[in-house]
Amino acid sequence: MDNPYLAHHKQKKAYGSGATNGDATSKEPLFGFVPRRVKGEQVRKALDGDINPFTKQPHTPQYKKILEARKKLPVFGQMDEFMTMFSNNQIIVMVGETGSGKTTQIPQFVCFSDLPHTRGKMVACTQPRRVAAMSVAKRVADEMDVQLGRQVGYSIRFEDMTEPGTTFLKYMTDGMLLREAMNDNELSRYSTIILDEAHERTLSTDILMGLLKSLAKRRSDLKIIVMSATLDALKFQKYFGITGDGSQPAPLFKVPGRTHPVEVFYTQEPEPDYVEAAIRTVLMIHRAEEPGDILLFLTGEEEIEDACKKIKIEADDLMNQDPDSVGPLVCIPLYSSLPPAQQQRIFDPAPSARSGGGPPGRKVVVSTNIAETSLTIEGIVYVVDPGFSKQRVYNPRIRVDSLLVSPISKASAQQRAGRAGRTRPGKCFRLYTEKDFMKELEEQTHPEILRSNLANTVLELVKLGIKDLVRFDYVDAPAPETLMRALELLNYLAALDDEGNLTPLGAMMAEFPLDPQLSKILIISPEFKCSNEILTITAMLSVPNIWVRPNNQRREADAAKALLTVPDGDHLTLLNVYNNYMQNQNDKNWTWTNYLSARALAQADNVRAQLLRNMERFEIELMSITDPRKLYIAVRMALVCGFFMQVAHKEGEKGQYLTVKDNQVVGLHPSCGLDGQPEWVIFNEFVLTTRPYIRTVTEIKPEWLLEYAPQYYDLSSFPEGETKRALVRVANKKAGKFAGRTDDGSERDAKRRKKARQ
DNA sequence: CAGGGAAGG
Repeated sequence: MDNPYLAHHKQKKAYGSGATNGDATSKEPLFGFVPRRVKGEQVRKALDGDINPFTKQPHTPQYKKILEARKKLPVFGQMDEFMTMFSNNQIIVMVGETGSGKTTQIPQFVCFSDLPHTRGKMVACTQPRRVAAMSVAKRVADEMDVQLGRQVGYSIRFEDMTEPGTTFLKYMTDGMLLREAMNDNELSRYSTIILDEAHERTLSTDILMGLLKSLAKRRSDLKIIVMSATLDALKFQKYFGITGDGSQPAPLFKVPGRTHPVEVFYTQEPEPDYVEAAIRTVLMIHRAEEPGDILLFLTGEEEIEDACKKIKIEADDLMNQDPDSVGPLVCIPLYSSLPPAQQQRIFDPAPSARSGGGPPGRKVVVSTNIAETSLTIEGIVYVVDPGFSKQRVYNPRIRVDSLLVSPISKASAQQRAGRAGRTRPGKCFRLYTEKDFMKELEEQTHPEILRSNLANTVLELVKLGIKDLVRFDYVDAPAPETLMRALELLNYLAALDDEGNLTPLGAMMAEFPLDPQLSKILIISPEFKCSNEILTITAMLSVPNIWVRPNNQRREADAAKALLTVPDGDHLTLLNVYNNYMQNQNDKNWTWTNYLSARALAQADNVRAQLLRNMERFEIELMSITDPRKLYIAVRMALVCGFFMQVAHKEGEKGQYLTVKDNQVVGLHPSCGLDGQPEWVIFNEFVLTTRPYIRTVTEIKPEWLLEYAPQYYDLSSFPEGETKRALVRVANKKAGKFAGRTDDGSERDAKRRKKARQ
């Protein structure tokens, strides 16, 4: 017997075997179930019974109705195969295409086999997105005929919809499971963990795969199911195989999907202007194809709004020229920063025909990648795919994150095409040649772990007890330089000591749902007596852009922003906006009249409350200073304690800045509200758009750098240049003030450093 | 002088 879990349980009594009543199955539907040796036949019998096996209550009438629908799902027909494979293996890779029912059914099958409720354990199923975790949990609670939040629940940031001791099937975001792992490295609450949508390769899922692979060796009682799309299955099978070299891959459980066929068309020649080609294709479909809605993928907000306008104009022209054969068309933009009410418009029905017998109307949704995985629009029959999306790229050498319009992968193109076949057979128009599809497109989109700044992830890994980050068994290992950059930052922030061990400060930082620079300033902020303000600023920096700037009201929006701007720095402006927002909470129009995003501000308030709870847990005092001038200085000093590596120094008079040490030439972002061009600034972000910019910028004093980050600003090892000369002048001036003293202040610095690390 | 793909804690 390979699996010690099975060996262990072989002797175990079957569930309910102590019952004396021979007719036990009617009252005890799980009678005779041996954990993890349960057969499909037993499950089907229990499902068809009148008593809910998990609550012992009689089934409600709608239960049977839902059950009949479940029986038609492809995965249901393979229950026996699944139950056997689950019994015989610790790790399974599963592929199930759209419509197979894997996300709702597999976790239920596992519950029948694991019987987690009898063993004080849970079955977890992770999702990359919150909405998915919530909606699937609701669906499964209905299917199992239980109340959501009791036997079946979900756990996402800001909402734990579970009942300890009762919940045994928990849907959750991958990020939440990772958080749990930080405090319980063995994930001992779970008997089985299912990673769903693993092919999306989110940062959290990737880290979880590494953790679970090694955890499986320590916890022979833990079972793991990795669910993915077909293309990635072999990679995961090899990764989770017993030998590691792929010679004994993990077993594969495969279920066909249930979608309609999609016919794919390519262009004969490459299209030089994909936006123009996309508009042309949409109009061609509108003119010549059968009724049915269109989904067009573009890369960003501006491109989408622009395309919508052009399509609308041209479609109206077509209709006016030829009202007998061309119907009305509505064009609906879709991207994440749209207010929810506007996002809802994608579900509106297509416009009706203009006249009784006239041609029917058509709906065109012009969307970013959000419609590729996160949002599903029913009724789409035509997909137009120009083959591009914006993708995050991280350059560890210069520590810059940027968004680049890049060709999508084959997997992504396939996913896009599939969006046309959800309700009936569809067509996908790819605006590139078949040859380019075959030869130029990558198989898979590069996983996030290869494209991101890993500062936060590395801190999490260290907190998870991973000692050797370079040799951690990643599915795809990040560039060593990216890891080094992250370790370096964490060491300078005093989250890790020189040996790479977690410091008490680092352990606390890891508990905050923030980037390390932000958790650092939040934790040390009481030293500057301004933790109340730093709390607000960290929350504001954790949410999407709060500024609304409609194309036709730019001047008005800029004027409104100017009224809220604090000239000392954008961080203080954020603080000011939040405070004003809170003071005007009774005025429902306040955000609107001030060109601010009500959604982002509400989010900031929510994040702030969560961070405050964390602060209370660690007894970090909430403090403030009444004198606004002193307060602003204190806030800027505290900011330096986290952002001393994100400093730029003005060079010359042309408004050019050089980033410290990396010597990148950058400009202040046009959104920056600073009064003039101060010599020294910290910045929150370095963005590469038309030019390199620094965004969310605050003026600082160079003395603060020497004082609060002496390790980083050790002038003896500082790269030569104008920045260093300026710092030396500051250091000399500072030393001059203490003329007559024998020491150079280093002892004082050491004390302060020690204090800052606490 | 000019601008944020999607997602997570």
